[in-house]
Amino acid sequence: MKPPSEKTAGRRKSRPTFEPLQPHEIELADFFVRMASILGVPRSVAEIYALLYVSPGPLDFDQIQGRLGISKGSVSQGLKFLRGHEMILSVKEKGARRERWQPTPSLAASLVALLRSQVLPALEQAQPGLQRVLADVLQRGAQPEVIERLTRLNRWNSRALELAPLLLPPPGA
Amino acid sequence: MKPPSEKTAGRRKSRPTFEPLQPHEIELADFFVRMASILGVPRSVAEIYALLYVSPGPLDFDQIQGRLGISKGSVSQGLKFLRGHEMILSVKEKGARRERWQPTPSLAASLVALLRSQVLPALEQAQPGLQRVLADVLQRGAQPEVIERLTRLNRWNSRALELAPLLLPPPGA
DNA sequence: GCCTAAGTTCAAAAATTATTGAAACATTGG
DNA sequence: CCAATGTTTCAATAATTTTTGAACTTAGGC
Repeated sequence: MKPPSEKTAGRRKSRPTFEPLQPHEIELADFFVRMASILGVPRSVAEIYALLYVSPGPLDFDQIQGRLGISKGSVSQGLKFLRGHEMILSVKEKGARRERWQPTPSLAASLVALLRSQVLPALEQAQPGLQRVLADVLQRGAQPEVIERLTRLNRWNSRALELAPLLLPPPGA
Repeated sequence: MKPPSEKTAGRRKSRPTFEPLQPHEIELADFFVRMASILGVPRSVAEIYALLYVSPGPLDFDQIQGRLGISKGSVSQGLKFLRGHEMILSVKEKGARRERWQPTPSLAASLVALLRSQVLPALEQAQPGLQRVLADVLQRGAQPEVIERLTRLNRWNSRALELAPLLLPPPGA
């Protein structure tokens, strides 16, 4: 609302300066950072998301970099990550050069997608291995206890894989 | 079954040597390590759990250290972590000096406990902050869009906190 | 077709996190 | 109570992950 009273008049080209984060923005960013770190999502990515989340409208690359005070590289990679997980979408107005970003409507959907992308590949990759382990253990006549455990683990894994597709097409909010 | 043909006869006190992990054990460990890393649980901890999981009976400190080939410190910390999250329990036979460890019956329960312990504190800690952010944003007459987002976030947080206790007392298998 | 703004890449530096091992501490059988 | 065994602690080191920034690529406008 009130741009830092600074004459940009006359100098069309100087890159604008950006306000550092406001207290309430920092607070929200902290929350997202904390949650994200549980899933191993890096700080900078969470910060970008948080900033977009509290911002009244879509922000462009430079605004993000400026307000967060992080490097171009980080912004680029962060946006790539968020894009890849469909957590943000771009709103390039026609005739405009730069893209502007805002969070996807449903945070819930975003989270599910994120989880899926982390857990599913691991489950899939594990499937044959787990079966091999079970077979192996059966063959060497292990304790019933161990066989039981591994059987259950296999069942879980299969069931999780069956269930996964149900989470794939989340009805948009 | 066949201890590495090495005369321990005569020297009662030499610490026994331990077999390195077998292929099927490695496979299972890899699986657990992968899954654990999603939640930021360190490799050594996942390896310990995996080893206990495939072992026919409880293992003691030295067996764990020996077979995994990791340091005492790591074993101690790993066991502490697993104990703390009730993922393993000790089966010290009376009259025995050392504790022996085995996985808790329900892996599912263990996972829930683990998640809880990571997520809940974050949610709790965030509660007041989030409310403050919302109030803040309301006061400065933000876009309806933003208000909507933050309101939903608050609702989520509260609901999660309400639901949490239901996961707390899992009837001990 | 050039030129420039916009964005990406990636090797090196910084920051963070995990592991080690030696010393301190704890427990218990004698 | 002592000595020996078993476990924890924690500062130092190693490994891993994240961030940076300068060089490079891409896409528009003219």
